Amino acid sequence: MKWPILQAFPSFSPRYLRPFLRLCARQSALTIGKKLHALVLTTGVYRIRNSFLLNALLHLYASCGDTPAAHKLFDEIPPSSKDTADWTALMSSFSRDNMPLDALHLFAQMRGNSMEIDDVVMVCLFCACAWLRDVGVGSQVHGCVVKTGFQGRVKVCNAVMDMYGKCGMVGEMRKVFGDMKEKSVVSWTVLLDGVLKWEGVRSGRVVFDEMPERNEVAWTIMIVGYMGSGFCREGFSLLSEMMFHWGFKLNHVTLCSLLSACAQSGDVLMGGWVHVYGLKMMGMEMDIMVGTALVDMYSKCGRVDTAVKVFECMPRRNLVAWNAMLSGLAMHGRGRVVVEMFPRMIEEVKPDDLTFIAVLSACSHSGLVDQGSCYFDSLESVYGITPKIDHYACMVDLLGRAGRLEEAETLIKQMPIAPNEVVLGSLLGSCSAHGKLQLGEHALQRLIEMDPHNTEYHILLSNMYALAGKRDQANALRTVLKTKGIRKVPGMSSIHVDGQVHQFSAGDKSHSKTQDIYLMLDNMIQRLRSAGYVPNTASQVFSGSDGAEDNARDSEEKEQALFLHSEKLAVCFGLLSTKPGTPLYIFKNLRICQDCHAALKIVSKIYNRKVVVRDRNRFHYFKQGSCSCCDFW
DNA sequence: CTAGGGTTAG
Repeated sequence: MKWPILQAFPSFSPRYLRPFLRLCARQSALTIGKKLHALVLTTGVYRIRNSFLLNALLHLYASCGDTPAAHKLFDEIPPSSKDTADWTALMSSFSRDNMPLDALHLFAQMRGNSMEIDDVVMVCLFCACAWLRDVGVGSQVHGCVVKTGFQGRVKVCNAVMDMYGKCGMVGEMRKVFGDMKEKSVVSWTVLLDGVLKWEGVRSGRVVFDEMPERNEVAWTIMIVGYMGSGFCREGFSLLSEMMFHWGFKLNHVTLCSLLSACAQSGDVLMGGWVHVYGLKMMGMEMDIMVGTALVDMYSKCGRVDTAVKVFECMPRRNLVAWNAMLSGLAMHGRGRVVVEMFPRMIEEVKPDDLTFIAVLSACSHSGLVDQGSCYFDSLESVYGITPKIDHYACMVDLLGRAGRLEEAETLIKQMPIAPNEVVLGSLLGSCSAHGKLQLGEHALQRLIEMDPHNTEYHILLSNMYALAGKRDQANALRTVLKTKGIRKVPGMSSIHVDGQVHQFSAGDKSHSKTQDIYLMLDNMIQRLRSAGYVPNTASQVFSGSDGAEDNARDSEEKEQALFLHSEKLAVCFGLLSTKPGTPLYIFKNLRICQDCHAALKIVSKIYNRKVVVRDRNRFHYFKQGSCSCCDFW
């Protein structure tokens, strides 16, 4: 027994142990709680009956988030010694652990056992429905609330609102809010969150301004809302107001929320500011969660080396932290580093399925085919992880990129799970890159069955036909596309300059500096051409032609369309508005196209700039005429 | 002489 406080225990009787367990539950002190549990089992078994010790342990595990342990204890306690609070504890544990169906099932059992249903149970129930994103069940339950008379309780109504908000039914949410006689800050905050999510940042701001009272949660939600819509400057000024005018401090959760918003919007300026604040407030004692959020933020903002520094400075690292670091390195194409770090990781923590998605995609992005296959083979045998669809997708990607398409196809055939869009889409992409028409056609057929409205696949294949000189088939596909109507996600690129986000779509003329940007663009294309750039029209989606034949005018149109790609506009703006030599960081919602990739390589050389592009899949570092992905993406 | 369970930022 290493614990003096336990040695000093006057007696192991429930009378003394119970309050102690309660304290552990309140403080989430699971480690000490487990020791007490062991103590109960080893020394006091004969005294457990009717002592409420098991109930206290149930609450301990439930409030510490150890759902399996809570469930086990719940089953061990005889039904006659369980009351509503015990049932609720397990229910909320299920809800928080993203097991909403188990929570609903438990509720049904509660009713079957004629347990008393009070307002707290109802709150838990709506929480589970919110997680389920199932309005059907939710509104049914809402009907029950009205009947049973819980509609007067503020907290129950808050939970109902939250459910409607999470399910996207803003109208219902607003109605519940409007009908409430009493409203708390939480009611307003739930409303704010729902409105921001579904009606946008402007309507959200209206709610925020109407709030009679705001706590730090409301402020955080509003700031994150701004950041999520690209209004980084507004977010930052609101953060300063919150802290310097209203005197709010940032806690762990606030820090994590803000950092995740910075990661998403690519705002390293605010991210760095939050980092400094965290260091000042907590020094090196920043907890694992904040440390992990920092690693994630720096990685996603293109500063993977800073992410590594933060990671190495963390006093402790858990699985989540390791996963964040490895997937950060993976998206930067640092496959070798991932492979080097992995052995260190398994000395500290047990890897899970997410770890291997990071490791396999790192191998894929870096062309480490043999390494990747080796990890994949050891997944089940060494680490006891059943490969999921995403792992197969990584492998298909890995083999496909390397041109080993037959092996990729065999793997798909041998999979115990039916291939999904990611798997087949990756196969099609590789077929397109390596000109394997037949296999590509086959993959496309299956993809169309899965998602008839997605036209991206048609475009890939029609480009393949065109490249292979099969004009008839290419034209046939164009016709299909035309009749379906091209419903492509518009490509967007953004760039941060002076703390402000500038967003561009293809051919965008809405920016205040549009004239300068287009002058710069003409100039840039000229300089690119004289440096050997040839527009890659094959990678361009057909613009307007009927497909009769590609005349000169048509191909010129295609070239023009290429020049107007959003990332080119963003680069021009960046070149114009930053000092020579400043690296440019560009964020794109889709994958970067072949032509822009080739163009940016030359840009990095002739303008002597480092250009960093975050696309949907990974990062590209253009420097002195080459890209970190080695044209392997 | 029974505590214990619940809603908003992740």
